[in-house]
Amino acid sequence: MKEDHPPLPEFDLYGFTPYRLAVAAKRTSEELARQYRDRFGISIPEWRVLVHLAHSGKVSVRDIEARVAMEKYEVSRAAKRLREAGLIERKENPDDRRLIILSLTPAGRQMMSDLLPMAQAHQVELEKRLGKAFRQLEAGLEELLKDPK
Amino acid sequence: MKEDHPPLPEFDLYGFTPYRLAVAAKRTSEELARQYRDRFGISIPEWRVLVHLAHSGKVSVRDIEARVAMEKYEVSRAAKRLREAGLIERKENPDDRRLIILSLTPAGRQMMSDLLPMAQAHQVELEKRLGKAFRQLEAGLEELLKDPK
DNA sequence: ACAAGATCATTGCAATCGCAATGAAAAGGC
DNA sequence: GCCTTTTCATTGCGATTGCAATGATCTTGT
Repeated sequence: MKEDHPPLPEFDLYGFTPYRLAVAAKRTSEELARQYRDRFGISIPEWRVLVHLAHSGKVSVRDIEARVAMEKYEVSRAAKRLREAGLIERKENPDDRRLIILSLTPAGRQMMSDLLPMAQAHQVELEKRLGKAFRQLEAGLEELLKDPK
Repeated sequence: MKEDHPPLPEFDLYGFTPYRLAVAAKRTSEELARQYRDRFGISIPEWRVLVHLAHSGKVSVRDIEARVAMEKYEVSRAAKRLREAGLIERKENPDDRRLIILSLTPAGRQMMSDLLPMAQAHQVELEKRLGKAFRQLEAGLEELLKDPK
């Protein structure tokens, strides 16, 4: 009753870089994401939009899509939820009425003034924990993220 | 009409390691994932289950969950789809009837014998493209993934 | 000036996801 | 032995996602 198969090619998932990166990404974002979900009720896509607005002031969906590695429908829906939560507002761009202008409301700014230091602290702690491996990781990521393709 | 706000804390999303890892993970898995989605109709969770089965033979949902960074409901649902596609099969474990035994069917083995070399080639190309940055990346990931927390 | 094409944002719909609850079986306490 | 607790796998349900389609506006070519 023993089954006998031609052997499959060797392949080690734990050494597969896309897998390792996915696990690493999940690990590093998980804890912080849980914090801002529990305390502020926002998701990762929403967080990205907020950070971009905090940094860049008034921008369109298109701007965010281009710079924050999100599809535009993700941005659109995140923005919708944030608008409903009163954290951002949208206006039409009078120069090009296809575009919208998203910006933080005072409530949104207030929230970000709490949230950004939390994120910053998380980053500092991560760097501390990794020690010199952090710089190696960054060097690798730099090269990987360099060219668009 | 100029608005004047207290400045928000400085924070650069593009330098935020969890964000960078998420983008890197997406980039590196995207192309391959599209290939095996288009050609074989399987998703990333399904791929992970298949790889684990190709490597480990007969295992339970619990085994996979523990080793492949998936929640058990993901494994369970991925396994369900794979079963419906005829790629894996499940049996009861007679020693512990809570457990199930998942294994590849001949069709599943056949598919993996095509898929694994594709993944392997992808890995080789990635290493080549990154050059010495690859080893730095790996050193960083190694440290990051080391301890469970 | 106007038609054809491109760009921007949103949305319908089906598939997938995450959480919590369930059911079924085994292990542990006394 | 029996009752409680733990472990394993699945599933109901609401939320989220991805894709493709839509509507609105602008740009381009002639």
